[in-house]
Amino acid sequence: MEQCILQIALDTPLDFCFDYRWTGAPGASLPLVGQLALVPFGRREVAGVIVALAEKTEVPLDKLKDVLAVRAQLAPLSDTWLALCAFAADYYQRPLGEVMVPGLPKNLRASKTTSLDRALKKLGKALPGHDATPAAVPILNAAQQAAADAIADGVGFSPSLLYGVTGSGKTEVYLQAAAQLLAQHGAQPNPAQILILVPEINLTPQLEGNVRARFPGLAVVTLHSGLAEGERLTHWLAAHLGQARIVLGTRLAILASLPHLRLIIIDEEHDPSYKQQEGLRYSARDLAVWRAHQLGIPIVLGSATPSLETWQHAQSGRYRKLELRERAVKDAVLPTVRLIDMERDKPTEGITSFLISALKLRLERGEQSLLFLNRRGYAPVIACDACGWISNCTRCTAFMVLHKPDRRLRCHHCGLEHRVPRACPTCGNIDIQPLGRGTQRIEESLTNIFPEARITRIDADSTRRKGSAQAAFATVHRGEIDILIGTQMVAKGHDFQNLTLVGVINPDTALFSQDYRAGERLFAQLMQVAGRAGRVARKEGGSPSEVLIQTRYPQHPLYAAVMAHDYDRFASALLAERQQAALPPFIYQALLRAEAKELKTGLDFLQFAATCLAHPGITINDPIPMTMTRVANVDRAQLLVESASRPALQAFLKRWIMVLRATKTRARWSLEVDPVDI
DNA sequence: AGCACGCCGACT
DNA sequence: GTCGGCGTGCTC
Repeated sequence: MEQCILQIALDTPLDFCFDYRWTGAPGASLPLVGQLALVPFGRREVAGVIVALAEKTEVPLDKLKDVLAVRAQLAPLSDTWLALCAFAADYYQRPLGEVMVPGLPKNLRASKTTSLDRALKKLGKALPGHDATPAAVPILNAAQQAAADAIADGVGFSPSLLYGVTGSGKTEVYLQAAAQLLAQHGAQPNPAQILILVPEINLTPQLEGNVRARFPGLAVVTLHSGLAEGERLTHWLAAHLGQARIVLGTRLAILASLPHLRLIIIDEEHDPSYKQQEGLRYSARDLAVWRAHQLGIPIVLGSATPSLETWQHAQSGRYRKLELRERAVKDAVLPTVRLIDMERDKPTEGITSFLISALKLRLERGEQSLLFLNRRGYAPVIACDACGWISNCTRCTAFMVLHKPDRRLRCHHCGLEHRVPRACPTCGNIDIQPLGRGTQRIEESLTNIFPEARITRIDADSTRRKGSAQAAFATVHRGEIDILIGTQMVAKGHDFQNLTLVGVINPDTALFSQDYRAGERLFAQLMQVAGRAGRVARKEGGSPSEVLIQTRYPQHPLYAAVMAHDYDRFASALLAERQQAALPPFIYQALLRAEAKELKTGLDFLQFAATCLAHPGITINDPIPMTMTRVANVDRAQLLVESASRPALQAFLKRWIMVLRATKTRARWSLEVDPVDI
């Protein structure tokens, strides 16, 4: 009888692996590291990854259980994949199993093996190849060609920032670099794989089509949270088996098994959706860079408004900066950006007269307009003039937002909702007023101003149903809409051919935010939404597309930079500020959060955490309640830890978290490394 | 995290 | 008299 001990990583918060006994028939081959195993765990059966084989164990024999099954039909996960997970677990201070297991398709982890066997059989026959009509390969301009060559010719780990405004043809550079690389490494037995990460796959639907059309006959698969379990499994397996040559995915795809990965592309690398905001709070962009380094392969980070982290690396020469200065689309020009001073042109119903005339002009010309407002609902709060009552959420430190079409008040943080009261709940006054404006109210105003215009709104509320966002975008593309109103959902991805006006309703709040990254994000968002208009040049004789920003602070340097389309100067100024203020990317941060029914419970825990360990080279700030203290009846507080040295911070966190795990508290707490929302 | 066991309030 | 609230403890 063959027998051994398997050390298995399981998805549990416990920060160690679990030992199991494996017994095979005489002569049976031993399990391999990287294979999946099904094991009994408490009262449950769970799947884990075999991370080591051992001859003996510290675990008392009466506790040791037998492995139920090893998924021997599946090729083991590679050492490099295991090392990637080990790095992520270590860096983000999470258990190994929590990194490895949840990203594996559910059907792979199931106790029944039917889905797996079926999928393997399907993949064994033929690849999910495709017969897309091959697309013509566009001719690159000089800068594009130089960039594509530089990427594909990169030797070893060669990170590049592909920096170019919307319409400068970044996608074309990705595709040609990919084509060159596939040609170089296309030979059997290990044809190259390429990973392309995008922020949100549903918002870039045309990219998948473009990729397929450009690589006919090659297996292209997607990996994102919207896949059905069956698809998820076949796509993941195709990647794992090396059959998928191009994997197009969202952040979760960075943890996919890609044995022959030769190039990583991160589109819109600055996008906040690359940061996972729950569970394992990883940055897919940072892990991608690590992975490229580990494998010694090129990686491209593309953006018109790079994150300051990436920009800093490009400035210092750690990343090569590949710049696309011209717009690749023929005759394209950047949109003209203008500010509307709301102090001088007082808005009625939230819209200034200047913006109204601009909309009117577009309606007359039969062109489309887009109004951007990052606030959904009708009004962010309703209030009573008589007694001062406001629509606070009873469970959160937040207002209940008025949603007029369904006559309801809704909390956007805990989901609480109820009917709009007829009268003030405290004084009975009938006259309760909505304050401020959201997309619904702007839509209503516009309908009053332009009764004949075809107006539609795209935001999280109007697109609840699956596929309704796609349908709404399609009506805009078909020219059935004159004015589109939307939140940041409309800022990404879509190119509207006949759109010549973008109005930004009220972006000022981000100028004075507590969050030092708010300016950076606003700049990126404005550039991105401006790009919706600037895609196509106005017909001959026409003026270029226009972006009109309503603001009370027309002197603000951020707007000056937006008007000049000058990210360079803006980023340099921000970097200088960050350096001066000792903020990232010049220092490194971690955030300890605590939440409990009572605020004091959390603060006490954080206070203990702040003092429980010596910390040379580490700055521990005071514990503070979060700005939005209460969410869903839970009070939250946080403690920011900083250091000028990443290794020093890492070493401290490692010791710190061990002490914290051993601490008895009623607070629920979590540690986030490199937090983005502070 | 799950999932049990384990003691105290409002209900078929 | 039971269903179920969440406190506490364990998972190879």
